[in-house]
Amino acid sequence: MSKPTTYTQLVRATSALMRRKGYAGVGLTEILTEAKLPKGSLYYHFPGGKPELAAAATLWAGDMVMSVIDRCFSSADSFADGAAAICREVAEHAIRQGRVSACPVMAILPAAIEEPLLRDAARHVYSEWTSCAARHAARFGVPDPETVALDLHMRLQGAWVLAFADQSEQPLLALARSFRPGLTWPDIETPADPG
Amino acid sequence: MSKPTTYTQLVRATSALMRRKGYAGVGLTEILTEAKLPKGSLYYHFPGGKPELAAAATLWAGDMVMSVIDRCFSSADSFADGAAAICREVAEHAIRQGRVSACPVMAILPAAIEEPLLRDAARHVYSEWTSCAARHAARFGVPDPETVALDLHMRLQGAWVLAFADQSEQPLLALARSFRPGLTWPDIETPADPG
DNA sequence: TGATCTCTGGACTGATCGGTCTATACACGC
DNA sequence: GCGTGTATAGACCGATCAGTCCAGAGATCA
Repeated sequence: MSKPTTYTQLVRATSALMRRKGYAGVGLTEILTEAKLPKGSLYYHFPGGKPELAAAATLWAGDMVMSVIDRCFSSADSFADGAAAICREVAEHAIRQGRVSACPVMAILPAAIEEPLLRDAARHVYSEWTSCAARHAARFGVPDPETVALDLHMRLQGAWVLAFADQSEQPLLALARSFRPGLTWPDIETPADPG
Repeated sequence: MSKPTTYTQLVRATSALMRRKGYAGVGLTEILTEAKLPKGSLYYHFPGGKPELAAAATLWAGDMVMSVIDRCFSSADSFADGAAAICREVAEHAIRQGRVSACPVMAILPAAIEEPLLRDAARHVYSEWTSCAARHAARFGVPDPETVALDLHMRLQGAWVLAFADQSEQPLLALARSFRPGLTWPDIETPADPG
């Protein structure tokens, strides 16, 4: 394990803190204390200040989650299997950390409404997650893969919010259980449209 | 329409602002400007300061949503029908407002982790929503009403987050469409347990 | 050895934060 | 009138905020 660069250190500390306290709930001083770095380093690597730093942290953490999604689906036997694995991985990560941190995108959402840099980062990460899930859904032969991927995204997001609120991994595990293998969301599979 | 009391005015302004910018993203000055009230009034009605005010706002807004849930289910023909109506109501409210505000509980979640008053408010509101949905699920004869209610809560929460992120009511309407009448979540209805 | 560039270290600033305090406006009973 | 309780009004406070600035450490050239 080589010593992480200043840039990486800043991004990691920012992501970790903001996922606990939100964008506005974390001060730069707190981030710099956590990262054991002075203010000069921050504004050297992120001339755009807090918004730029938060955007980088969101993209970085979003990528981590994305790789979890991809890996879970890649080693799954079915789409439902992969979906359940994702929920369990998020839950297990929370258990390892000893706390449930928020979804990295959700953590910066209120600030993202007004800050273009953050808004773009949030949209980019969300669309990557959904399109990755849709790609795997198509690979598994799931009908209407985009709709199913979006539904998975909604459920995971909701379970993550409830888990964060309760500081318990149970909602995530409950969601994982609801994706029983072999099932492919019969309630979304579009039947002959009555319209 | 009688003139709202100072207390109500404060709670309303706080809820509206925090649902847009989050707990830490809103200053007391901003709330007081919006409510056209001086600081003295705030600390007279809420000696506990910002946390107490935010908790009151969360409970107040949570009650509004709760009444929407109850009303939608009460006038629905099936549980799926009621669930879809809830999603549409939230979406329509956003359209009327011209913006998508966050779920009132989600807006204060990061602060709720550290502030007992807010944590209690968040848990109370969430458990009321879920138990209300479960009550109606049982009334409609849905099997395993608690699980189904929790699943609805997760989906709604997730759709709300995505709608907030995109500032578009589409995710909520897409969720509403997925609750087609007559369907009762066949993927959650517990079959003969294999264990 | 000295010039140059990258990056760190941290003092400093004005603005804003949540919160406290006192003065007073107003309605009521006497 | 006077006293009292309720609520408004806003000046004021120390702490903290994001952001600026520059001195200088350290590596890499000549």
